[in-house]
Amino acid sequence: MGQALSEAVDSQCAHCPAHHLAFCAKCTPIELADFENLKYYRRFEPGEVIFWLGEPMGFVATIVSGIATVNQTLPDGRRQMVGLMMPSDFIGDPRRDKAPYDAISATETTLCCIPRRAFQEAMEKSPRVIGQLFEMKRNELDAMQEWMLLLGRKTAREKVASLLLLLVRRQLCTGSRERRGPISVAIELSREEMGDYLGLTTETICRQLSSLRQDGVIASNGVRNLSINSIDRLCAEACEAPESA
Amino acid sequence: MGQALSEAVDSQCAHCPAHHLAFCAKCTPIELADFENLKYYRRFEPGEVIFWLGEPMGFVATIVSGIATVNQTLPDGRRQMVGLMMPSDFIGDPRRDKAPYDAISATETTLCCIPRRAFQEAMEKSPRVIGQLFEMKRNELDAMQEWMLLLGRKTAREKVASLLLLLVRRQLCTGSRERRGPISVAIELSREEMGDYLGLTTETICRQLSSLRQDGVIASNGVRNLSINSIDRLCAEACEAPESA
DNA sequence: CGACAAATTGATGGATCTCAAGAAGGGTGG
DNA sequence: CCACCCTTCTTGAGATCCATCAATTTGTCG
Repeated sequence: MGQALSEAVDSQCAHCPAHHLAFCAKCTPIELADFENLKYYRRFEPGEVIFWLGEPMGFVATIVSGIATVNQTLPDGRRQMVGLMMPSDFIGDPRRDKAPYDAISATETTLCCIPRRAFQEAMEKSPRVIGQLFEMKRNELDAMQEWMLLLGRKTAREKVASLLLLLVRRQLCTGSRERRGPISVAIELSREEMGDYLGLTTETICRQLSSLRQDGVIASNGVRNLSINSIDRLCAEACEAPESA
Repeated sequence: MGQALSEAVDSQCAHCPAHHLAFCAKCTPIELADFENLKYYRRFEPGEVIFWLGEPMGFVATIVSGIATVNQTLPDGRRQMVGLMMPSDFIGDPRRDKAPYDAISATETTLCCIPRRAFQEAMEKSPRVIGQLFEMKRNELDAMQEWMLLLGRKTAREKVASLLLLLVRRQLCTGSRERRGPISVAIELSREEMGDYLGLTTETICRQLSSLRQDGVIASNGVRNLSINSIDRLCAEACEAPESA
């Protein structure tokens, strides 16, 4: 309950699981200490809204743990996910005072928040932060290009396989688990969220999952946990190049 | 035919139609002179390839005039446009030695090219260039989010209307023409390119254009030139907010 | 004018959405 | 701990939208 000593607080960023990939990855110790003083943690429940479209955006944030989604909607309610943010990803736009989209916590999520104006000033003084943010935006843009190819040209089955592949790869990166044999994947998105990611309805998601199950590509360990029988097979179904390593 | 004096060359950037929105918009005169010395113009014919996917990328470039498209393809040839680049837009990735996509000239296009390695060095020394590129990437990302909403959730008719609206708006920005009455729009993309932008086939593009024509939303002045009878009507068809100004 | 590419229109089939009902899972209170 | 409820997931039947295949027309460039 008592506030930690500044040395202890300072060490937190270095121990942060998101630090080495986040905007602050290349900061000097001094810059890091500045952010230390500005930052505060916030926790969101599944389904909780982080930003509403058009709402004043008081802070920007790095995801420390959990998953958040960024969504665009049409006036009649049709919704498309346009960002799937994972730990170390950056949410919010330092130069904009109103959120240009909805951001929603998909799982239980912890954010490392920094007041927007303060962040903007700090950012503009630090080429390391700008450089890292630029690099991160570049990666995001690359991912979006593949995502657009998926949305525009892939079939429902290919879309579902692609999303599963994304989730598997993420888990392989994080958990560094054995490649041989069936791989168990925790699906941290609801069927509806999967549909919003892929531009499909929940019913189509279900049907394609059932079909992949019937064809032996995946197996089911409960509704939010699947096993992948063959990654290479899944790659083929997703119309993507097989795993390299 | 003779090479211009360095003063005259130096003045070219300042007179460049793309300058005020391009990466070099905020450069100091000295920085600008550096780029002056590095740059060379290159002209591409309609349909000519600027970069192939995977090809060594020797230069980065700003579009001076014309339109270029950036495309992703699946192994079986299905193609999705993921970038529609207009004058002042930036093509290529300074930090990457191989092109991560195909870039194709859609019209007759003039590029202001700069050798990639030299650009990378210049960029990393100049916060003004990084800042402007960051800003441009941010805008590109915003546009891509709306594009993804279109790809994932809009109907064919809405997609076609949205693309027409994009082209109209672009022309209104550039040409600053009267808002009242029918607006004539030059369509600088083939039906196939429109299909690649929208994730549709050329046949569907044709049918939707015919349908919009029959319903009086647009009229035809030849195959590559349409008039928009009502911008507000077109906005409604595109499922977008009406023109504000 | 003639040849070729691009655009248009028609007919058909298939993929995905919509509407609807039932099953499974998760949480709450008795 | 079990029964109940409510949400989420799953499956089915039918309708709709868009892709495919094919034929014709229009436009462009020698």
